[in-house]
Amino acid sequence: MKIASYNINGVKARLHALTAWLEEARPDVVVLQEIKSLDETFPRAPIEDLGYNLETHGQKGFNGVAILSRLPLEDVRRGLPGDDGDEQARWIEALVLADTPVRVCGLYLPNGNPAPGPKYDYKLAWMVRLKARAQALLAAEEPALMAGDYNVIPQAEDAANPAAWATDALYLPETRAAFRRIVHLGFTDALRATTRQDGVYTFWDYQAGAWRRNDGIRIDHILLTPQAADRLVTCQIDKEIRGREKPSDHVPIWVELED
DNA sequence: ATGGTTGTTTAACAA
Repeated sequence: MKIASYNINGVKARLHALTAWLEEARPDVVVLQEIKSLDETFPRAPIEDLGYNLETHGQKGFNGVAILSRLPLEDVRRGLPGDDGDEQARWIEALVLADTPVRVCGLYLPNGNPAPGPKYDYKLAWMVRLKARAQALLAAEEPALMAGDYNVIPQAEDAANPAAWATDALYLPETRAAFRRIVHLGFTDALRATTRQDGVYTFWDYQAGAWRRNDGIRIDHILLTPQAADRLVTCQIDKEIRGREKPSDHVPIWVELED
């Protein structure tokens, strides 16, 4: 089973880029972030016509996540538990009904800039809630993964120019420590487990020629429970997508799991 | 230090 994550940066503006990639890459399951769309204005038909079941968790103007799946979905859950007052659409999960069912969680972790400040406080609080959900996933002892835009640069080798990010919410020591506290519960970072080389990025800013200069960062991650990691075949990044017309500033990352 | 770019939406905000 091929499971991908893609921060699409506006699904309506990116519809052609998305459908072209779906037809080429043919993932079985996709989690999208930053759909920037309400559920009722999400362009469903072009995606359903490609054979995908579609579940959205939208919001007007920004944020918003979705799950696309060629396989049936059940037990769809919207919103990260732990704060009923949180209005931001950043979490969706579902059980994918394959021969061996896999729980797929899609997340859009808060950016947190500027730090320090209330946005950074929200990011760190959200990561505490994410840790709680992650612990529950591990306790279930089932194949599961959490995929998405984590807005976390885990280590210096995950940025072309780490010094430029020194005071950024994506790279502050407290951010990276919070990410490690989740990974070290027992998750496998799929890209790190299958790729030896550094300089593998998933995001290049639109500004200042970042793509042309390969001034990227690795912030889109797929974390696997042990039962999913046992099935991990490969993890890849579709870097070439970033050089196309009207691209998102992120590219897809995907894993292949044994059926 | 600052600016640079894009999407959603029309004046900024978020990234």
